[in-house]
Amino acid sequence: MTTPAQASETTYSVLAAQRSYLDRGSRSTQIADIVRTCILDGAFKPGSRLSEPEICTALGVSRNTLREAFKSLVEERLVVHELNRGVFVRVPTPADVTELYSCRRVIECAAVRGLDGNSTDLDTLHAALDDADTHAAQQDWTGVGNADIAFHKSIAALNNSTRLDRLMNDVWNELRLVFHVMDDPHTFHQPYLERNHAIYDLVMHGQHEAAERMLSDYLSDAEQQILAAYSPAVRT
Amino acid sequence: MTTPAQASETTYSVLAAQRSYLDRGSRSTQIADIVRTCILDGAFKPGSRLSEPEICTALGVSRNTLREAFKSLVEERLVVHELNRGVFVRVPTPADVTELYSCRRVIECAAVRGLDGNSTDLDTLHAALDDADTHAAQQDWTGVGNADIAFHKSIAALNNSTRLDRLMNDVWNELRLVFHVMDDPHTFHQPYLERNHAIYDLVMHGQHEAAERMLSDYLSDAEQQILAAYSPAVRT
DNA sequence: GCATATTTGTCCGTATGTATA
DNA sequence: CTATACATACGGACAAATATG
Repeated sequence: MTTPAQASETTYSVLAAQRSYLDRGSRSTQIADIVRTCILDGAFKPGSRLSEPEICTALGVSRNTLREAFKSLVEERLVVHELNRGVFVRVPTPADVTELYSCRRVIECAAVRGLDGNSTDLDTLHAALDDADTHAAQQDWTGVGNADIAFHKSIAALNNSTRLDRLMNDVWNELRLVFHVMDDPHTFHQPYLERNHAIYDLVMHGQHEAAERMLSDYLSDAEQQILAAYSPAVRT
Repeated sequence: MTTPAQASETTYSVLAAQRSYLDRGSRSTQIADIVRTCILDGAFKPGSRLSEPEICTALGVSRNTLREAFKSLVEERLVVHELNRGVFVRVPTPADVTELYSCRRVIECAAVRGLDGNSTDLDTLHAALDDADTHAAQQDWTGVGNADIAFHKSIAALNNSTRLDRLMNDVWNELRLVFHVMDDPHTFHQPYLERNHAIYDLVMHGQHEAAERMLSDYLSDAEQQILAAYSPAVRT
C-alpha cells in the first residue's frame, strides 16, 4: 500500500503542466482548480503537506493568492488547515467513509423515492450506463469507475437541488481521496455495474420502492467492501 | 418592507461592537465570524455591497485577511462574489426558497424514517420544544423562532452525519436571509409550534411513517407561506 | 533543553485592470 | 470620454510559531 509521504521538491513539477489553464476566472479560483485536480488525481497524496513557498514558485503566484485558493479547498474538505503548521491533504478515516455513505444513502434514496410518473430526466442515467458498458468492454476500469460515479451523481441530481448536487460532488471528491488510500481501487466499481442496470430497470418500470431497496443494499455492500479494504495511514 | 440598500458609511459602526471577539482562532476566521453574524442579524441587508476598504478600517485588518474571510462566506452562499465588482450580501430568489425546502424535505424526512427503536437522541428534540413553549408564553417570537430552528436542526442531526449537519446549517443561514427580506417574519414560526409537538409525539410512539407524512406536509405549508409573503428585491 | 532555521500569519505599499459616475 | 473609485494581484516586511540540529 502507498503510505502518505511528505511531498518532495520534485513533486511540484506536476503543477507546471497545469499552468496552461491560467486564462479564465479569478486567479485564486484558477489556482484552487489546479491544486484540486492534483489532489484528486493522486499527484498530491493524502497526508502530505502542501508547502506554500514551493507551490507559489511552481505556479508563479503570490502567497496571498495561494492562501485564498486554500480557503476553498478547506471548505471542500479536501485539505485540512492546522494553525501555524500549514495545510495537509486530508486522510479520510473509516468514520468518514461511514458518513460519506450515509450521505449517499440519504440523498440517492430520496431521489428514487421522489420520482413521479414523468420520467424525462432519466436519459442521463441511461447514457452513463452505456458509457460504463463501453469502457468495461475495453477493460478500462478507471473509465468504468468514472461512469459509475456519473450514474450515481445523476441519480442524486433527480432531487433537482443544486445544493444537494454540490454536497454530492464534495462527497465524491472525498471518496476519490479514499480510493487513493486503498490498495487496489482499479476494479472496485466493476462488479456493481449490473446492479446499476437492475436499479435503472426498476426505476424505468416505476417500481420505486424496489429500486430504493436495491440501491440501499448496493450502498451498504460498497461501504462494507471499502471499509474492509481500507487501511488508513495513521496521522492523528 | 425593507428594500435592500447600499450599506452606508455609518452602517459599519456595528462592526466595532464585535471587535471584542478578536481573541480566538485565526484572524481570517474571526473576521468571517464577525461579518457572518452581522449578515445573519440583518445589520448587513441582502443586496448591499460589502466594501473592502471600509470594513478593513472598521475592523482594523488588512485587505488580504478580509479577502480570505470573504472566501468562506462565498462558500456558505451568504454572499456572492462578482468579479472585479466586489462581494454582495446574497438576495435569495423564490427558486432558492423552493430548493432550500427541497433540502429540508430530503434530509429531515430521511432522519425520521431512518429511526429504529432505540430513541436515545430524542432528548434534544424535547428540550427544543420546551424552549419554544417557554418563549411562546413570554410572547418572545424571535425566541420561538430560534427554538423552532433548533428543533428541526435536531431532527436533521438524527442522520448522524456532520456533512448533512453542515449543509443544514448553511440552509438555515440562507433561510435567515430570506426572513430578512420578508415583510414580517417575527411571528412566522409560532403557528407551527403545535405541529412540532404532534410530530414529536408520533416519533416517540414509533409511528415513523405518519411522522414523516406530517413533517412533509409541514414543510410544504411553510414553503408556500414563505413564497406567498416573499417579495424579493430585484437585483439581477 | 536550547539555539537556530524554516514556515506560517499578518500587514503594508503599489501597480494594473475594471466598472461606474 | 474622461475621471474616479475600487477590486485584483504582486512583492516585501516583520512577528510568532514550529521544526530541526
